[in-house]
Amino acid sequence: MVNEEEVRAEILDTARGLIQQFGLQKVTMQDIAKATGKGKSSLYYYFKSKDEILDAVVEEEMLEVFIRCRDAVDRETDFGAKLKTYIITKIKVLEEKLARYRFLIETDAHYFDFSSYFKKMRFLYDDKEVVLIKSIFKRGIESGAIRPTMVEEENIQLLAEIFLTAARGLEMEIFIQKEFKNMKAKTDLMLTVLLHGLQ
Amino acid sequence: MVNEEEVRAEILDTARGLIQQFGLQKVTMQDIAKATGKGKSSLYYYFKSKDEILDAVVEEEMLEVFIRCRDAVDRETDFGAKLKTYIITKIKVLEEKLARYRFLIETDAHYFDFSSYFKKMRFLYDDKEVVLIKSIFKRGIESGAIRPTMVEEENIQLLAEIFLTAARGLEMEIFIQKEFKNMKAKTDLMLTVLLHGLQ
DNA sequence: TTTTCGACTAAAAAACTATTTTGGTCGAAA
DNA sequence: TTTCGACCAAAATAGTTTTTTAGTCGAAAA
Repeated sequence: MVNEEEVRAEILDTARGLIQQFGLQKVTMQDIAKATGKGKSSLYYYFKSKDEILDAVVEEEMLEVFIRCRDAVDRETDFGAKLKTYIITKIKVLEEKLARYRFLIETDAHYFDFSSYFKKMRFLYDDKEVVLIKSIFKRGIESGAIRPTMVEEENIQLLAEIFLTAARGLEMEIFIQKEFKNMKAKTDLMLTVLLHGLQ
Repeated sequence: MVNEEEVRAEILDTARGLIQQFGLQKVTMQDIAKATGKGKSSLYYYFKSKDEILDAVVEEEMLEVFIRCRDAVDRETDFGAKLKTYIITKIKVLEEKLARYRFLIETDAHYFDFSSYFKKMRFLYDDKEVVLIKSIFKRGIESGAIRPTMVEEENIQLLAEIFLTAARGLEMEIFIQKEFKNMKAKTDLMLTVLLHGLQ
């Protein structure tokens, strides 16, 4: 009981390292056990299945993306700067992750099973993201960056969703092609239009 | 030479039907030959490989999406209405296609190979789309719907790309989840903000 | 000349079997 | 409370044979 959480974290860290090296489906419970210096059965004391470990690792990665975006946004004070920082930071962090996993995403494409895995993971933090963006917009209204008449209370939810939808369009382009060159200019103009449109 | 194009079109139509029934990878040249009432070898008189047939079928589908969007846009006169119609029509047509191919996208997910196939096909008509949207924006400037100072000539390209990026964010949401309910409201608000932002 | 097709081949897919690996359980031990 | 070896059914893998498939070619229709 002293360090159950620590052991869990250690197992997840080990699993994450192995996954980055060999790929999601290539890592076995034996591998993880050996790498943690434990017996295979011991892993089942902390996790009730292999999938639970794998999902936890992916979830940790998604959480880190969210946390880093939230922290970056918190560091900004200006309304527009917050929105811009959110997009830029998310793209930057996603690119980091992508670089680390790229080879196995390409090779394990079959196993990775986009349509189902993407759906599950991509929207894991969807709600949290909406809440974060909504809070930014609310502050924007208070600070006068948005004309209150432009957006009623009920529309803030929709507005936040739209912002995220457009941002995901950008992220997707990063994901399938990789030209980061236009991204900066696109992001700037997108925000310019948005901010002006809310005035 | 009399009807080479007709025969090609007939083969492609037959292939498309078979693909919709059985899936991309399940259709053989024999199947296509039998369904067209020709010998298998004859197909190679019109197409130099199976891939050429498959690619042509997919390209035809993509072309139809583009054509129907373009025609729908042409039918509108108002600047904002053109943009809205573009998004709505594209989503509607994509949903039609999706319904027709959904079962085989789900079952053949492995073969379908998103990352590569999507990349190739998704952006086949990217340039044409940009040209179309640019022409709408240019007319918008002429008609006064857009303040000319807001968008310089060189920025129209970027603006069109941004519009398409955001629109693809919407399309993607349709693709992975299927709630069409919010889509209408989202599209409306997105266009409201955009149009107001360009004034 | 233009178009069709049967016969053919090399390569790939499928089917089948035997073998090994893997995820997961359980009871005992530390 | 935590660890682990022994164990099992299911799944993955490897290896082999058989079948199917994409594509070629030359001859024969049209």
